[in-house]
Amino acid sequence: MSEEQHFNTLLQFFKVLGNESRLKILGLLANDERTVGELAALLELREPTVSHHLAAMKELGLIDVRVEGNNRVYWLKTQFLENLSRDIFSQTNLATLAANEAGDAWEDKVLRYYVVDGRLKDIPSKHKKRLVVLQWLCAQFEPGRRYHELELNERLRAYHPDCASLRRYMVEDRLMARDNANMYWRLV
Amino acid sequence: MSEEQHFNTLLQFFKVLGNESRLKILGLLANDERTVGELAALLELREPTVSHHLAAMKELGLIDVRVEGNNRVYWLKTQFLENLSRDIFSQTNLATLAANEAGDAWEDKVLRYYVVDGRLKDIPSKHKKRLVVLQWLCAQFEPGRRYHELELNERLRAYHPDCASLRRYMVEDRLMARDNANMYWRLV
DNA sequence: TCTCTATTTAGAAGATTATCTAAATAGAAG
DNA sequence: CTTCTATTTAGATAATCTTCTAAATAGAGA
Repeated sequence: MSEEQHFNTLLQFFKVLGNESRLKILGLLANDERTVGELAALLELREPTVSHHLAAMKELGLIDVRVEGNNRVYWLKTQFLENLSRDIFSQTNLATLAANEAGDAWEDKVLRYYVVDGRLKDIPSKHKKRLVVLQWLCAQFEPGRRYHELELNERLRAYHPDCASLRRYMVEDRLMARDNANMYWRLV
Repeated sequence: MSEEQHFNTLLQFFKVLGNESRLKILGLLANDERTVGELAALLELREPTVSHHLAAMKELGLIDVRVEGNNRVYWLKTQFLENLSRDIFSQTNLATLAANEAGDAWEDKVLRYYVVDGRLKDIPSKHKKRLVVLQWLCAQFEPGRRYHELELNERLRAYHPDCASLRRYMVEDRLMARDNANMYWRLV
């Protein structure tokens, strides 16, 4: 089962059981199989309402139905529950739930916000965000090449007027290094 | 924990996780603790929305929070999940979910429907319901006393015009017995 | 102290859901 | 064949939920 399918199965499962009437139905069917009419009387709901809930539970695979005369007898597929509880709640399976969301999404968002038309709208004051921006900035320079501070400032000014701060931050975060001759180069 | 509390905990649990955003948050926090802002960026939702979801998850006890400067770092209480999955899905626990609903509720409902102003609105054609009504009817007679068919009919007619059917059904279902002298008496 | 940042609270708009009544259906019973 | 019974389908209404914007709060940094 793909991660996305796993996510959706689980989501549907929680949605179906996250309802008072359906959770009661689950409890009733755990005790004994029941017809629609019996469930309606026990829950004090109308038959169409119960029928509607049963359809949702059946679609999920949680229950099944058997026809007896005019009655439809619904029963709990206990195997389904056992499988889910065993399978679902392990840490490793949980961790995959958000796979699509993780990764570079946040960094991308930060960059989209701060980099407008190839220039920095601002220097983020929060370190975590600033680091993202500085890493992007650093990547604009040639790896291995050495830049004199004057040239570096010139180039940084193309991104933001406060080139001195940018330069200092990049050194501070070990993205760039400098020697005694005021030469700078990329470390990452 | 009382049955009702158990039911409500479980219901809340399913409600909280039966939402796409919250289930994704669960997945993200299963990987790593996160601040509200990070979650908002990852999920592409506004901070207040995420904050709202986190509050629901925290109230349930599924996550907890730690303050770091201006940030609030949320993390998953994995213990909570493990306990739930182990505890909740056993057949015996499930069976107690509907305890409040079971019992006499259905019979009561049937009676409320058929008995109006102390008379029978109808004789149920479905055996299961008819039995409920007949048991109630039978209880209107003195236990131990013997009634002649004529007296019995007379009294039954006070409940429904078709006294003959009522009498036959009660014998058929072994609620009453009769002897060769057309005398009837309660069996239950 | 004053400002800035991350978060929460409040309140409103829009979507989804639960439930109902009325009508359709399919099978059972006469 | 007709009627009755249990259930489902359709459609409407009302409640609940999700999300948003705007404003309040509390702590950090300058």
